[in-house]
This record gives sequence, C-alpha cells and structure tokens, in this order.
Amino acid sequence: MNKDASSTKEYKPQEIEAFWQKKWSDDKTFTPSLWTDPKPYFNLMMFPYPSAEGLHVGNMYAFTGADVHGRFKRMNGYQVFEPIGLDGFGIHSENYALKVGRHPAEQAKISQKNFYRQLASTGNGYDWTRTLETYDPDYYRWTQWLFIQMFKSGLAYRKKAKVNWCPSDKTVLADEQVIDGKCERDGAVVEKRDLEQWFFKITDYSDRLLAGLDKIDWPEKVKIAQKLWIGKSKGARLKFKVDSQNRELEVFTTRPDTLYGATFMVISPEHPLVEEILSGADANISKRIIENIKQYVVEAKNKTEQDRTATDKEKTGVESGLLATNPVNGAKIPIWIADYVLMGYGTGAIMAVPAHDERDFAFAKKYNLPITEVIEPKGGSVAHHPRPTSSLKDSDAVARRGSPNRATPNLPFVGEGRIINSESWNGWEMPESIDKVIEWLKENKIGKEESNYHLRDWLISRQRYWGPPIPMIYCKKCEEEGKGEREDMPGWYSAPLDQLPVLLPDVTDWKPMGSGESPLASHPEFYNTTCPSCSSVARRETDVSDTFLDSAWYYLRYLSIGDTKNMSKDIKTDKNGQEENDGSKVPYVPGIIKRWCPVAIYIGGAEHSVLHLLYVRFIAMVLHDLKNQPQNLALEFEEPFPRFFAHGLIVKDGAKMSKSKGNVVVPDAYINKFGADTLRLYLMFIGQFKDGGDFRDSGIEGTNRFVKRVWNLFNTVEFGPDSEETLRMINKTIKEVTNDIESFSYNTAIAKLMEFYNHISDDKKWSKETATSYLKLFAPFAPHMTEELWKNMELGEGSIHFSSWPEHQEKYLETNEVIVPIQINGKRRGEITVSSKDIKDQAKVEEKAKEIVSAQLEGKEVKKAIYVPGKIINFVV
RNA sequence: GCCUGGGUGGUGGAAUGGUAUACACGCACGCCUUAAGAGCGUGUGGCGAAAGUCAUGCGGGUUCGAGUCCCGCCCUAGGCACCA
Repeated sequence: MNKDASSTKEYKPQEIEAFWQKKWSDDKTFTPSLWTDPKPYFNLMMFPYPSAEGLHVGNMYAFTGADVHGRFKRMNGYQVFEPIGLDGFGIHSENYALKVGRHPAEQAKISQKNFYRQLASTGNGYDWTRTLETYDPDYYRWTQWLFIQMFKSGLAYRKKAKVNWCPSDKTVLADEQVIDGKCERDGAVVEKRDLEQWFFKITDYSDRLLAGLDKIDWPEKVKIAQKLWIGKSKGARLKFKVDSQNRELEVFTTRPDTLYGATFMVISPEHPLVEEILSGADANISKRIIENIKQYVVEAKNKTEQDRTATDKEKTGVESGLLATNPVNGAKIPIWIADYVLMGYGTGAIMAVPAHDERDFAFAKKYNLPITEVIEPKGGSVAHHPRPTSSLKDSDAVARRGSPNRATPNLPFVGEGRIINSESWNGWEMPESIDKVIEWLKENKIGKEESNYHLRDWLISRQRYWGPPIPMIYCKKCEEEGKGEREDMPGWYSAPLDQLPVLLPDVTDWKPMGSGESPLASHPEFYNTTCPSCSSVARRETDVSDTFLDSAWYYLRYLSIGDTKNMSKDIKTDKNGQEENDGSKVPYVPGIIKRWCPVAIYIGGAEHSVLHLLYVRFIAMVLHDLKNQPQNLALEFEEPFPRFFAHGLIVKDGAKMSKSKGNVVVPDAYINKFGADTLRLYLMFIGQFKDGGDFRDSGIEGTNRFVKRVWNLFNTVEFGPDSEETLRMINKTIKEVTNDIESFSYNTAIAKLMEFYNHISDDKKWSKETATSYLKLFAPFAPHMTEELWKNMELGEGSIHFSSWPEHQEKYLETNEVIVPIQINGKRRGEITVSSKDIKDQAKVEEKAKEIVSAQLEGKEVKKAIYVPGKIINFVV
C-alpha cells in the first residue's frame, strides 16, 4: 500500500455527491417498476411534517437509518421501493405559518422546495417520481373520499363534545397538544368547550385492534402502549334499585365478586340522575342537601381538567340524599356524588367497595362510610400484626394480610383472595370467582357480562383552515322532512364523489378565529351549495379534518402515483386479464397493492405509538371491510405494517433536540463541510439505531478522517494476493457486518469496517475481490463515495447498488488458524493455536493443550475439560 | 403509583454465559514541519517495580466460568395514570 497521500486525488465530497445524486435521479436508479419487478420490497419510512425551519439531523438520522436498510435489501436482490413525501397539511404546519406570518399555502411551497432539496442532499435512494404532499388537491381528494366511505359505512357520526380550547391561542387544540392540561405551546391552562363535532367510530374496532397486535412484529413497548390505550377491562354491568324513585342505577365493575362489600354508591356530577335530583323531583330530599349538591356541581364544572385529574388530590363529594338497594343482600346504601367518578367511562356511576379499592377506601375514610371486607387474602389465616400507616408504602396495600371483619382496616386489600361474608359465594377464589359470580348474577337477573374500553371515538373535526374540508353537506329542509343519506342523520349528505375534491379556498382571513368556528365559516362562497338530494339551498361543513387522517393512508397513495397515475395504461399491462380499477372508485390500484402490500417494513419514531400507528391500523381495517364498494377493490390485509422498527432519538448535549431549547441542528452546514457520506456514517455510528445517540461536533471529525483515509487507500491501492490475515479478516468482516446491518446494529457494523481498515491498510496487499467486498459493505453507509471508487477502479459494470452483496467466503475460514485461550478453573493460563479443520474436535484441542496444562497442574488431577469451539478451553481440576 | 427501557473508562459506546472495555472521541508523547494546521506513529481502567491483583449501580445466589441468568434493593430516562 502506498502511504504517501500527496499523489492521491483529493476527496471532494461536494462534487462527488452532486454528480451521483444527479445521475441517480436522471437514470431513475431508485424507481422500481411497480407492475413487473419480481421481488418487491416496500421500505417505508414515516414521512415528515415540514413545519419547522427545515429538516434537522433528528429527521435525517431516521431517514438515513431506513435508507441503509433499503440499500442493504437492494443489494440482496430485492426491488426496493423507498418513497418520500410531506405531511404538510394540519395544525403543525399552520402554526408554523402563523409564527412566520405567511399564508400556509405559500409557506408550504417554500417548505416543500427546501425539504426536498435537503432530503435529496442526504443521498437517500428515494423514488423521486412518486412523491406526495398531503395538501395537494390530488391527494386530499382521496382523504375526503375516505371520509365519505366512513360516513357511508356508518363509521362517521356527529355529536356534541367538549374540545380543548386554548384561551391564549384562541383556538382549539388536538388532544396530543394538551400536556397535563396545559397548552404545549404557551402553557396556558386549557378550557373545555362544547361543540358539535364529527367522530369516527374507532371503538367499533377495539377488539380487532387488540387482537391484531398478536399477529405483528412490532417493538413490545409499542404494542403494550396500544394495549393500554385501548384499555379493555372485562367485568359486569349491574343494576341497583333507587329508593323512592322509580328507577334503576346501572354501574360497571371489574370486581363483581366484591358486591357484598358495596357499602355505598358514587355517581359523577355530570350523571343525569344529578339533574333529576336538582329539579326537585323527589320531595323527600331536603333543601339543604339540594343546595349542597348545586354548589358542588358548580365547583366541579369550574375546575380545570388538570385539577380534576390530579392524582394526589384529596377526594371530595356530597350526599345525594338518595338510597339504593344492594341487589344481593338488600342493604340500603347511600348514593354520593363525587368527581372522582368520571362520566366518560362506564356508566358514570360505581358501586363503592371501600374494603377492596383504594379510591373508595380513601373516600369512605373521609366521610366515615362503613367498610365491609369480603375478600380474604390467600393464606389469610397467617396473623400479621398491624403496622402504623405512616410507615407503610402504597405497595404494601397489595401485600397486606389482615384478619377479616376488622372494623377499620388501615388499608384496603386489593389482591387476589377468597370470597368471605358473601353468603353462597363464600370460598370462591380468583380468578374463577369472577366468572362464577357473573354467571350467578345473570341467572338472578341482576347483571350481565360487559367489557369497557379506555379507547374513545376519534374526534376528527378541526376548527382550523389548513386541512382538507370535511366533504359533507347539510340541508335544513331535508332535516325538517326527516330525510338524509343515512336514516340516523337526517339533513346530512356526503359530497357527490364526482365533485371531489372539495377545494380548500384561497382566503386571506385564514387565521383561527376564536369563535369555535373554522375560518371557512365566514366564506359564503365556500359553504353555500345545493342539496344533493332536493337541490334546495344547503350548507357545506366548514370544519376540516384532523391531520392524522391525512397520514392514515398515505402509504397506499405512494403506489398509485408516478407511472401508475395513468392507470388505464396499467390495466393493459396486467397479464392476468383481471379487470382493474380505473382510479375513480378507490385511491389505489388493487393489482399493485397486492404486489407491494402489506408494507415490508415500516420505520419511524416510537412517539407515534398510540396516535398515528393506531389510526393507520384502523383505517386499513376499514378499507379491508370496504363497504359500499366492489369487494375486489378492498384491501386483502388488515394489518398494513406487519413489521415496524422504532428508531431512537438524537439528543444534543444530553438534551432532546427541540426548537424551544434552541439546540436543533440542521444538517446543511455539515453536509457542506464534510459531505453527506461523512454525516451519514457519523449518525449511524453514534449508537444503536434503536437507541439514538448524542450529536457532537467533535465526533464527526473523527468519522471524516476515516472517510478520507479510505478514500486515499483506494486511490493508491495496488492489487495483489491477500495475506492469510487479510483473508481471515475480510471473511469475518463480511459475515459480521452482514449480520449487524440485518439487525439494525449499524454502529457495530461501522466499527468492524474501521477495524478491518486498521488491520489492512498498513503495508499489506489485498486482492481485487477483497477490495470489492469491502466497498460493498461500505456502500449502504457512504453511497456516493463508494460509487465513485467503484467507477474509478473499474470494479464492474453499472451501479454498485445493483451488485450483489458479497458472498460469504467460508472456504478461507477452513485454511485459518484460531487462537484458543486455555483456562484452568476459569483462570487464564495460556493459549494454543488450532487449525480451522480441528476447531470442532475437542479431543484434538485437548491433546494440543495438554503440555501447557500439565506443566501447571502441581500434582492435581484434571476432572473434566469444557470446550467452547474456537472460543475457549477450560480445565477443571 | 403502574408499565417499559437503561446504569460498563475522562466521553459516545462494544461484548450468542467463554480473554470485559471492540470502534471512535478526548488526552499524552513522538515523527514530519521554520511554525501552525493537516497527516502519520505509539500509549491510554485502578493499584503495583513486577509477577499479579481489583474493577461492568449496590447486596446475595446459580455456574468450571456472570456485564449477561435468578432473588432483593438503589438510581435514571420514557410512557400511562381517580378508567371503577
């Protein structure tokens, strides 16, 4: 090897990278033919929302990691489809437009240009013929189509709902923008406002969304997050008679087995029964009590969400003056009103079992309500002396052992145990006890089995400007006549499909109004229309849809644009003679979807665990069920992403990168200075792809040094026969780097490439085969430089990205010798060299080690030898 | 409180139960330079002159052998949280 660098060509990444990026784009190197390619591989990465000042290194990190995977698959013979687009509709982008004082549409144009320029400069192998932007009318036409399908399937409906209202921003906020009851932007306490809203019935799919999780290869933490979000609780719904009122009070409980321990009931301040009481329907309730209730309800209403849900808040409540009857033992128990019971879950009413529920227990203690124990802990006979409450941790509540029937236990017992004090149920044990009790309650017509879910319907309306107008039309006349597209929603019609898209008008007063209405509501030229049914004057919906709807189906659209946009052409090339969609019925070409979906791998951030990643599964299931359309157009799969990889986050100086902290790093300056290859290599090197890493300027210079060294080496290399050492090293490197890239362990892959360089660069010859293999291993990380070297060295025809991955060179391993350390009783006592063909032969290895071992035995005897082939031999004496 | 991850040099981080600290940063010394920079080379966990010996958050255990497996703690990051 020539170490004199003065004669080598200087490494100029700017020139090399510009050249190759143009060539890839001109040659359509990364544009697969969607109809004909034999081994399709849809390598999908979460598309960015271009709301900030530009692509930052956190984005680039994610995209580069995904691109390394794509290039690896391409070199393994797959036809990789790696598309990119912009999630530019929605509140993030609109907020950014507000901040910089530009019209969102104008800002979108600027952002789009900048983002695509930045994305291209990273050298990722994107298919630039199939980009999409969610604000493109040709895209949101189909987002609106999707809304209409939801409506026609009965999955979209309207109801009055409380929305988050930020008094400082004068706008509604999405749930995800509310953190601890405060606006994420300015920290103002969020209020609730009642508004008529559109919802999607995602709750209809609760069980399927839950069941699907078992079938997909996703990080466990994401699955758990979705499971908890859906939050299925099995239990029972029970009826209690209310005294002196001719009605029943229904409750939901997960612990019907504790029914004999129900000593009072609690209803939420919003419960309908409260209004009945306040209306004075029951003459037996004293004025004083009604006054108390009135006051309490007003207080509860005025509390912020934050105050009401604070965990360590002391419980409060008032007596309702009503009594209920416990259906199993006929006990008269008081009904209380307290805000620790939420109207939004279950029935808004509970049976309180203070002996076995921490919240009920705290409430009972405070208001001196009776506590009856009905569950005896397993092994409950074991006596346990009471300890002072102050020294008890909460976790002790679960472990508490106590004798039953104690008048006032210190803590509720919430673990599993045996039923006591419950007549015929006595002795039943968890978990069978719950099923048996439910069976008993059914037979006695007291209750029935029921499950409740944490998941709520998806609030889809946004009173904003920058989104797809909800394509619905309201006709007052039809409503009065009780007519409508759907029987349950008189007056409402979906916009006729041939009139899509309902264009978002270009208006100057686009800023949020603060009235609870979208800015579109002040534009009669937008909302005035005619009723699709009776042709009288009608009004368009003026809200837009949630940005998560835009991103819930985009992966399908990637496969339906570019050369597939003119779909009639593709119908002719479909050799199966199957009649294909002409693009007017569904937003995709079923034949192409069949080939490329479900997506081979989805790569993105785990922060989308329960929003995007849940919605996208939901929408796929809806399109799988596809009602009101020919069934051959429905999706064949239910789970769009059978495999999802969650990458880590890039932090800067130990802190999460964010605009508010002012530590956002934009890649442009680094690409200009060092080149994209250096930055890619650096980003992939700083930690496991699943973990992320800490971005530091000092580290990138080291990577740059390495890139330059490799460049110089290849520019001065003289090919010759490999040394034994080189053969052994390249074989090992190929093997390990392949495994590492396959398992997203990019940082160790790069470390091994560096290690190989260190071994090989100094005065050692290597063969052309070794050089090619090394370059190929390098290519996914530093695509431009390796292409350039590949070309300069005339190593083969065409782009390196279509050449195959290096074959394992097992044959070399056989000629090698391996050093095996010798241990005696686990302590290192020397080493021997073993030839590869003897590696698995323990007897031979023992024989070889004999001399060294016997010299150190000091009269002791070898009891046994433990041999780990090629790794270690340990003699036990 | 509950659920996930994670605690290894000065730093980022490697280690299918098998030579702990790969690779890189930083630092030190040297070469080359008038000099600086770049580049190249050598060294770099602690203690010890050395043989050695002690080190992977803390305390136990299993094993010929534990960063890795088991039990009990501590700390830390993220997610969820009055969901009956």
